[in-house]
Amino acid sequence: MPPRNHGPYTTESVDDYLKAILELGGLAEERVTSNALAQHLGVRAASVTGMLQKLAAQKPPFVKYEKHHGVRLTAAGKMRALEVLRHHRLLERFLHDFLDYSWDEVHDEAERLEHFISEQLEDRIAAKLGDPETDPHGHLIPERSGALPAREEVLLSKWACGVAAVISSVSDRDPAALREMTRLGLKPGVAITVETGTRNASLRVRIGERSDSVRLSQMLASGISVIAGPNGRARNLLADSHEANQAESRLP
Amino acid sequence: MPPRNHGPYTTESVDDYLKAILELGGLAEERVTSNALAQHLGVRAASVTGMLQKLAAQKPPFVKYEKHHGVRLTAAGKMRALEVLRHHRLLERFLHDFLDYSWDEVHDEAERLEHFISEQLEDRIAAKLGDPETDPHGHLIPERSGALPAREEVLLSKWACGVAAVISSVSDRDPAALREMTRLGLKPGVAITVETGTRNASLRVRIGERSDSVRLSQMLASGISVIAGPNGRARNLLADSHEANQAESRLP
DNA sequence: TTTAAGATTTAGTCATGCCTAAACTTATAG
DNA sequence: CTATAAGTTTAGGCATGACTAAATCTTAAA
Repeated sequence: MPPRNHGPYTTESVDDYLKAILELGGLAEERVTSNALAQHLGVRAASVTGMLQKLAAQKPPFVKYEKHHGVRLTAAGKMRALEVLRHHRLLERFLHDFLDYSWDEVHDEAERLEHFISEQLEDRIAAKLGDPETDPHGHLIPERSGALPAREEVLLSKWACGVAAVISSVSDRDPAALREMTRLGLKPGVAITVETGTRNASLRVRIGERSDSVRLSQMLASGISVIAGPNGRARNLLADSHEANQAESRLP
Repeated sequence: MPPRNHGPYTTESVDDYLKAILELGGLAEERVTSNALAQHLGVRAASVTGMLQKLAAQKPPFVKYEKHHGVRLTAAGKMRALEVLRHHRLLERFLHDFLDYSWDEVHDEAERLEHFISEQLEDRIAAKLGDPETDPHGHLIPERSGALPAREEVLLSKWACGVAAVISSVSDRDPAALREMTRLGLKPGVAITVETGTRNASLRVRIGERSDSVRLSQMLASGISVIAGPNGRARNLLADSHEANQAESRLP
């Protein structure tokens, strides 16, 4: 009987690294540093270096790695990362729509399962859901081909005062924040306008049909991404294109 | 940041070992030898010994282990094994009923996922299914409490000729065999009578409403468990209670 | 331009879970 | 009641993926 652990890397670790590189580097495939990855993954920088070298040594390589200058996903690596991201978001939508999970509960379960569902199960889930475009937090689900449309999202905390906006997605990382958003009626599709706000304190915003306005902590506002509002082609004034890219890059 | 791999055993390996011990030792908790486990798990006997020692050293221990005399599950080990078995069978039923998996496809997917679903997901799936009692192959699903009713199953290959029987469950291990059974109309709940048969060759059986009889290979017959038929309290003549226990023990 | 701070990589260690080979039990046949 | 076969355990390795500590490279400030 041959050894089992001489094969290629098949662990969830690889998935986690690729996903992290995608999340930090964005679709633009910017270079990502070891330190950033270490922080994101909750691992020491030395561990990251080791793994990056292994990922670069794969055939085909998953990343292009230059010492001291970070990594960038190769086509293969990007494809794999997008597959895992598709799994994650499909699972979130499935857990939410079919198994009565609330949107603050789906992330952890999906995070675990995303590594282990087969392509067949992925397809069946997608079919059952009618090939959904977004997860419950509003994030776009990559297609099977790996296609993932770009969207000019901007963090609410960087959106100009007085300009109509619509919530496009919210971060799925903080369950307590998600519950708070539920309480306030903040979810993808809801119109929102910032009335006053500073970068360091809280914002005063008008939500949906509401006639009164509400205080929103900076933290909560940083978990909300918006796009130009329903009243025509309003353009965001504060965010330059770099910031917009940053926001788009912050994949959940 | 503390090391992550100094904690208790949390791998799927442990689950696999416990499940294997339950499957081989049956509910009666007979002792299981290292060799049997090695064969069942597809690993070397030496590897089994190592793991058994670790399982016995856990606190609380999952197994009671005496060298050269095999292992037996402790209460804790049995509970854990039944949990995993519940996951497996619930997942099979779920994949089959909700995601259009055929009964020959469910095993592999469930085998992988059973280790990673949370208690919450287990509960939601069970609720969605209406707390089913069996998986698609007819095997009983343990309750959350760990309760698993005993059932006096006998392999069809050991059932007496001429005595009416009903298929109670079929092995889920061989997809090709399952497809063949589908073709023949063999599934849990179907009445079946052995007309002639030897232990080494094929059986001739009458299936359900059918007026003609069908040849059944010994291999196929060994994957089918039956209980006393619908026409009253027929008692199996060939199988002694030991063999009956063996059949019951052969958990999938 | 030099240098110190910060980021990054190397080197060496550890736990897990598998392997092979060899030693050692237990059981069964002569 | 041995002796040999079968089953089991020990001993020594290896791959993976984490860790720490120390060395090295980059960058930005003096």
